[in-house]
Amino acid sequence: MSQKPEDFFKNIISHSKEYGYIFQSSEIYDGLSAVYDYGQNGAELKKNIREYWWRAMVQMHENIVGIDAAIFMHPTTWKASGHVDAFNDPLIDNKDSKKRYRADVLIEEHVAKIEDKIEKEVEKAKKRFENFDEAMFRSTNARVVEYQNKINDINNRFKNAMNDGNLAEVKQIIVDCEIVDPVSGSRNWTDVRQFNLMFSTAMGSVDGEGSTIYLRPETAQGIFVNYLNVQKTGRMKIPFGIAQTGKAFRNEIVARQFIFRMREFEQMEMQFFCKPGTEKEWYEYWKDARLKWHHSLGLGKENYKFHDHVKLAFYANAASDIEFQFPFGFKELEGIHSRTDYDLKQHEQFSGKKLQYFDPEEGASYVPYVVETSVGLDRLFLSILSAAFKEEKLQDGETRVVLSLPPALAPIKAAVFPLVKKDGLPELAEKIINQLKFDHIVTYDEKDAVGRRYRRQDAIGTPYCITVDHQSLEDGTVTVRHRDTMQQDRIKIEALNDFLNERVSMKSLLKQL
RNA sequence: GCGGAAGUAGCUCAAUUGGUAGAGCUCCAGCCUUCCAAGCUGGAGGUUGCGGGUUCGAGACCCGUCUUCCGCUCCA
Repeated sequence: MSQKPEDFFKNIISHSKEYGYIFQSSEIYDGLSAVYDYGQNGAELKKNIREYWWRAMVQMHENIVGIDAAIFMHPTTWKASGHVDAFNDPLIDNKDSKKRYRADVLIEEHVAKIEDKIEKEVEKAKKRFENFDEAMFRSTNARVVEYQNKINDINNRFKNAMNDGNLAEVKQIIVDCEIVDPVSGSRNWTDVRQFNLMFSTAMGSVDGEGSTIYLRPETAQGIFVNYLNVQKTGRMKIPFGIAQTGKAFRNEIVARQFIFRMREFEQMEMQFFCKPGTEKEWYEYWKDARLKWHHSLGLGKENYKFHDHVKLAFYANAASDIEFQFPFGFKELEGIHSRTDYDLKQHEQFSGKKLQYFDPEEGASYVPYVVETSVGLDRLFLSILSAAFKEEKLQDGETRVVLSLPPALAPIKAAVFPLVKKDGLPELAEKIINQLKFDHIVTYDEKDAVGRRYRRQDAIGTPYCITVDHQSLEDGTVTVRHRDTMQQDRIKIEALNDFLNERVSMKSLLKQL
């Protein structure tokens, strides 16, 4: 990576488009911001990544099962999870400083300032009088009462404005309070706008009250609401896990950096239910297991690191991210969170259903604690693509662009070429295709010089190219050319399936875990 | 969302001060047959992102809009 990181990233983006990995959504209509489509090769790579994750989690763990919960969920789900209230912020910009603020925070800070003034009055009075009756002072002192009235007035107005969804009134409060931007010191504000994290739509053919449905902003809640169904029907014993992959939707304020932050994205999550008090052990176990999984891809251990959260979300008692060195720096790839019993307790409360587990060893019931692993499939895709993308300078001065994808994840496992388009070589190549296609996705190419065809496959990331030449007709062998080394082996045609199976299967990856 | 920059063929880019939209590569058909891309012949492909405006005339100037990039801002 001798060039500037931005250029490197740009090259990856244009390479992705040129070779059928990623297209911008609705491109012929000028595109849709922060939404991307996966092309013929991207869909394969993505599917393979998903499959490797699924096998590592579900197939390799007897106590983990997978589900596929719907994207639509009962609206109360999102009240219980906290998404409805916690991600509904009124935002305002200062036109001079270009800074954005949460309008409610600005007003709260203003109120806090007035409260400080009251406290100062109280402190002063305390020093002045011997037998100081603080409660009396607060309720009678003219200045304090005036301040307090102001606070009550502001709070009432704000409460009403938010309840009515009256954003103009929220702005008016900021104007009336003469709140200034702490950076620019100006009162030059934009209108207040509502920020909603969740996309909403209407269920049923008739619009109206109560029919608002959200597109899920995370897959986790589909697991939590099904936890008891799975536990009972699968006769699962704690500790056990439920895995799920699927689309999630978030209205990000700023969605950028290609597929790193999209409005529609795919998560791969596993919620691990364990006995209260054991959650830290499992948290450490999963941190370790997940890092190992990433390392097994062979993209360089130095590209991964943990970032432990210091400031924890209200529901968590431990949290860490696995970060990857993207072309634009170390960024979050996967989160491992110890979520306590927060989610299940919330759903108990909102649904009125008991979500407890009877532990025969304890002889008692409890709400399990949860350790979550949550990885972004699209981010994982980008991490693999950016680590695999290489612009090589060869010894003879030529350059080549190669995607050194892990063979098990590569969209196309092998390409078959006739060295020349005559003498029966194409026919033999077709026969080989027909022999291999039952095991793997393979492709055929007879156009242009063979070296050129090798380069084309390098750019797609195909790990093996099989070339049929005149010797093949005589002794039934072909050359197999390796993508990364460009070395060739001569192999019997009958041995090709075994050769490929051994090298492109996920088994070798799974064995490293 | 704010500020800055950009948008011309699938890709990379041209097009004097406003005066007929071009090239290379790619792609397709054919020729050639050579194990590490760019031989030969022919061909396809553009309402210059979109919509208005100024002008005799706009790829170029003005306004709006969409998208992308960079920097802010936000992110359980």
